Amino acid sequence: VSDDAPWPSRDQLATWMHVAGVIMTLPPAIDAQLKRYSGLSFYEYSILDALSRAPNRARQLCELAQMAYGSQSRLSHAMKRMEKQGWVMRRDCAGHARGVEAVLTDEGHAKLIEAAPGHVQEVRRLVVDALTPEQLAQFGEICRSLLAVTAPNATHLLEEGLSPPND
Amino acid sequence: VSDDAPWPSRDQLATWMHVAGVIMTLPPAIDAQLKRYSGLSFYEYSILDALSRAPNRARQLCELAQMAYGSQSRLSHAMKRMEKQGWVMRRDCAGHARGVEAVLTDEGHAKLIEAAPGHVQEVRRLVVDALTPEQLAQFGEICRSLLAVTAPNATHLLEEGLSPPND
DNA sequence: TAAGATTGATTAGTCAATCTTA
DNA sequence: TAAGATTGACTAATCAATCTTA
Repeated sequence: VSDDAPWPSRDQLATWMHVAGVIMTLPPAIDAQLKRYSGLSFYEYSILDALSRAPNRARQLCELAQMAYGSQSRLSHAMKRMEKQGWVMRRDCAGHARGVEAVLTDEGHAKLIEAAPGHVQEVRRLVVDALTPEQLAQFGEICRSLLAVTAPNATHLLEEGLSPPND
Repeated sequence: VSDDAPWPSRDQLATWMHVAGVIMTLPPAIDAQLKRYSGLSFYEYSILDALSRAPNRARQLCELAQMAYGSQSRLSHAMKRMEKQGWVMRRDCAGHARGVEAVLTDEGHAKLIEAAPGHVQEVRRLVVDALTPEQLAQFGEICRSLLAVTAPNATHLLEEGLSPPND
């Protein structure tokens, strides 16, 4: 342990233990609800959701991969599975380039509509209702700061992902 | 969408998008550093760390599984791998019961000592330094509240896990 | 009968290598 | 040459079933 890398204080350690607990347990909890009632992983749900908010329900893969916070390889594997389910399609990117677009099908949209209420309810139960309104607002700001470090490229795509879904 | 399950407001949605981003990116970032420099997953690191803080560097498996926030099955698979590396041993639980204890070996302890500085530095970079001291304190409290919902059984074990390591 | 632990099968994610096209 | 995308091999996690012993 050198001087330029001070060991964490007991308070910092306690904080990190709690943070670690949350990042170890919250994703599995979210996944479990989706898997159980809709047969979707949270990652797959995120794909469907991101597409439903996109113009024409289509996005280029490399962009979609960033919005879902995963690698291109991961997206490619997931697309294969989801295409087999009939939830998405792939087609050459309209305008230009060597790109490929993912498109949400009607079946995919129906799947999302079916899964959304239960998922939203679970997020409310696990996060929104577990915190005071003030804490919830703080949590949003904290995560915004963390994302600037862990996913700097995705930041500007996030507000785009907040568009209302195209019903 | 029924009345008893109101749709999230735009603010709540934005908050959740940021939270989701963090839980999708922070664990892989932590894992990547450990994997790259020490060949450990964060889960395996947590096992070694929990054992190093235990009396006699030993803990019963079912207890250890909770402290590492994973299922018994997951721990059992991990123990097999880590035993093969010589980092841990299994032995029948001393006092009573049909339990099995995990014990940290000297090699496992050395592995932990080797991995710790880089891991701690990464946690500081990704979390501690990314937030103001006030935010960090808020984050700890927020995660404490969330854990009460996502891992109610682990709460009382957490303070035990804060014991200083037995060097 | 149930807690504690293990096992094997299935599935998903990562990593490195490859392919295609501007 | 590099961005965008895909592939296959390897590794790890989940889930259900099983085993053991109080």
